[in-house]
Amino acid sequence: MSKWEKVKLGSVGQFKSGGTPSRSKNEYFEGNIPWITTVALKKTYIDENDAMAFISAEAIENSATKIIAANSIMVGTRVGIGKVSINKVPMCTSQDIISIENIDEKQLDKQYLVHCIKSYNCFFDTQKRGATIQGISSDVLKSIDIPIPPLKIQREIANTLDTATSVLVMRKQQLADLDKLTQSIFYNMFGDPVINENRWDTGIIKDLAEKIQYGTSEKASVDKLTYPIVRMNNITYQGNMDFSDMKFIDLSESDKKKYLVYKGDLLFNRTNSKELVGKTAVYRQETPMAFAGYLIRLVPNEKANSEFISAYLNSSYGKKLLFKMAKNIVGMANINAQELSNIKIYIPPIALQNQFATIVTKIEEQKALVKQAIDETRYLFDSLMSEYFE
DNA sequence: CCTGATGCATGCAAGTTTGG
DNA sequence: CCAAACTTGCATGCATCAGG
Repeated sequence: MSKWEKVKLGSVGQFKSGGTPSRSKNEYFEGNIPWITTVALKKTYIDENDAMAFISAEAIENSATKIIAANSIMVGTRVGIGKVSINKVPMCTSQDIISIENIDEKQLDKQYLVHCIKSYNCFFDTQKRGATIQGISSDVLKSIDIPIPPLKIQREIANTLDTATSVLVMRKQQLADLDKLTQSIFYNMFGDPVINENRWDTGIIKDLAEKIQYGTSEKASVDKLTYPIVRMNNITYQGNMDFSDMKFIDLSESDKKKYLVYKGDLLFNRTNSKELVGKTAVYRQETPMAFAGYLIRLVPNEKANSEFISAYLNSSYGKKLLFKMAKNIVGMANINAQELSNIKIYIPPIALQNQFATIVTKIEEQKALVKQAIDETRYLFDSLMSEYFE
């Protein structure tokens, strides 16, 4: 699309930076002017509902922040580099956002411009500077080229990319719905853990376990050694596993027995911040991996299926229970193996648990399909971006 | 071997200085 | 004088260690 005339972003409007009023003055944050940080820049259009705080006129007088007129382009330049939104109402921003006011709508469609700026994210990534917190300078932002096709074509491009984006959002929603489905099937099959209306036998987690053991405290390495090692960040709060960031470890013959986790085992995060202690997930991979010392591995006995225990601990009841149990020491919280073993649980017949596990497996298959669709949509989106802007 | 403590890295926000 | 750059300090999450 290089056939179109290009202008520098710096020339399309007036650039303004933001600021953060001092937090030590409470009265600065008792006003009615919306104020945002880059966290709010997560969708194309934002308004007062996305405000992180409401500040007073006095705060504007006494800090670097300033009012940005409605319908300006807001770009994240430090934390959250390259996030772009349009503000529907006048608002103020932190110093990590640069805003562009007074864009000529007869020349440039704003939604088009949002996508166009976003297409420079890889470039921004190469331009960021700073030791601990990286950011790009306003000069970098002003320097990027904006192709200017006729307005009609700009709108077409924006619409196509918006559609792709909304498909992506929809698919992500599907994924979230599938997660909820597991929980609601759990409730339907087994009933409320508090009431136990089905009068299942009750017991403690220990009754359902053949083995409960800690993982290795061996230092993990980024080099590709024999075994990938599951660490606490590989278990999500929702009760799934995420293997996108792995480290590796070697295991001696004797350690393999102790420190390998197999398909169908349950993993439990015993140490973390208070909110995250007790993250639980079923290990569903065919090939075994090692697991770290702040995780506990539970091998179910003939009375239980891990999928059932996991869904129990991941239910809102289970989450509350674990949160209450976690012992808070300086910064970190703990639930040790003993305490995990003694958690009360109802024990439905194993046949029913297995039936539940089968359904969970089906749902997981669906999730895998949706994830694949998400990857494909993302690929489509990226190729559209490069077609339009490169 | 089990467990809690501790140290380290990173993220985040605000204060302070610099330079056009 | 203002915006940008640099500096500092605190919070959180993560990883490892050492004593019982």
